[in-house]
Amino acid sequence: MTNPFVDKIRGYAPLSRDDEQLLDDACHQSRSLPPGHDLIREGAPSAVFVVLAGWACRYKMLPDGGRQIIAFMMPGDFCDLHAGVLAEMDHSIATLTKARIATIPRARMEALIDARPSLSKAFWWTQLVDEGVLRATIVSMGRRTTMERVAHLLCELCFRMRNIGLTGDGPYEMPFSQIVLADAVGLTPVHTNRVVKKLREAGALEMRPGSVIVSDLARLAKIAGFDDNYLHGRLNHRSG
Amino acid sequence: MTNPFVDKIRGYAPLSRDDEQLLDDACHQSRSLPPGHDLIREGAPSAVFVVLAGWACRYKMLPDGGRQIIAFMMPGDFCDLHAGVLAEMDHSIATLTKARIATIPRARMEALIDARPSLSKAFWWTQLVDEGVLRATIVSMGRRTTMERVAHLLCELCFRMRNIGLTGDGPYEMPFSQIVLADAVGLTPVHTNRVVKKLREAGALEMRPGSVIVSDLARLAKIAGFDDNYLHGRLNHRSG
DNA sequence: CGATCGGTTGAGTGACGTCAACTTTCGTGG
DNA sequence: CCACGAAAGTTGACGTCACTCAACCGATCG
Repeated sequence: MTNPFVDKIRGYAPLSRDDEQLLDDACHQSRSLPPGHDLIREGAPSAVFVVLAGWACRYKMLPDGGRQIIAFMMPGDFCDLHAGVLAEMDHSIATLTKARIATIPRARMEALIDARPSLSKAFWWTQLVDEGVLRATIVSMGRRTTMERVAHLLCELCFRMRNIGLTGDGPYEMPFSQIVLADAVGLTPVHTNRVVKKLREAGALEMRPGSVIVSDLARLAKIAGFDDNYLHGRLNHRSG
Repeated sequence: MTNPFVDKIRGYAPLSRDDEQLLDDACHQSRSLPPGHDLIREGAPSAVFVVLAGWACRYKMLPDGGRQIIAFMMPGDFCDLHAGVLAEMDHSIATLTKARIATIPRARMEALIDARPSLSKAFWWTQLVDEGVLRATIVSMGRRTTMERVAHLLCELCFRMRNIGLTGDGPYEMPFSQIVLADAVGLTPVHTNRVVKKLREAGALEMRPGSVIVSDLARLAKIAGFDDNYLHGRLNHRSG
């Protein structure tokens, strides 16, 4: 019964048996959802969503119908310590694949934070890491070529997958379409396709309808100029 | 002797006299710095920087010499709860104008957080707001036209200036060059200049060498499609 | 008074978006 | 088992937007 949420938090702070139990219990109310399901303004009016299995993303729709994906979420990631704290939600969250999502009522989360300083700090740190990811995204969008940009995003996702043990060192399969990829890198699907084609010809990727497969991460990282330090993969206090 | 840092934190949590005193004391060690001065890896090996006066920014240099500005900082903003926490700094921080910067040793910050839950929460919340700003930046870079993008950034800065009482409703003068602006929106200085020209012709801006002046914020906001909700301007518990 | 830095403008190029057609895959129902 | 339709992917032609290169202007500062 391994809970990816607990695993993630354990990566940021030594947890007592009690702490782990509390975290795991908090996830007991979970649902299985289809791809493309919107989470926000759902269930309890202000709750924290935790991805237990599958993929999700934060995104924003624009008046002209365009969509920008702001961040990807994979098992262990949690959606929001905000919703409750800050009045309005300026973006949405949706599943990208079939996913299992836990909903933790805001009050329960508050209680956890107040009762357990170690958890509170761990949450805080995950937040800092997320912020680092957002900063890296901004750099990519502002100053990298489209090829570097796509490669950089895929690299990041590969490293994150590996960090949480979703995959080994083997090929990394990401279960989303080129359209999703396009929405994330800020390009049109057509042009994204052309970039992906070049990456494939460079031997870094393979494709299957509905998923991207990174077959040669080292090559991809070289193309992207990728440096994983900002992900702070695993901090040093992994307690045994 | 009003301290913008204290003012900002007070915006996020009711502070006792004691709290305010603690915060203010923490800023007592401050320096005046010239424009373009790099802060990171400076002073104490891991410290928190607080902007007391002037402007600063986070930025990242790329191998090809390009620079991406990731975030602007104005009085009251603080630079880093990270530096110490997460091992490596993946970007830099620099002054944009002559600025007064306080340096709070990491240990002292830790002590404050541990001793005062109310401060801890307030810090956390400022972090959430900062994250919202980063998300908005990503949306701009990915899906807005260059004109909207420049306008959106300037709008954001105007609102933030007003929120902290840096200016009234009057014209908003931002003391940086078009080059800085270009580094922030991810365009070349030349093209930024052309965009700025159009905004000027639209009657939203004026320019002076070394600064941008927003003379008609409403017009600019309309061009940008700007909605300030993500800034969470002032939360509701401003204690008297 | 010259040097430097920011700003301004023009001409030419390349990258990315748009539009449109066509293919492949997959799921569904006859 | 096959037929169909929907959704993803692929490719080409073409237009526009943003970059590059280059020249020049205007302030400010030593």
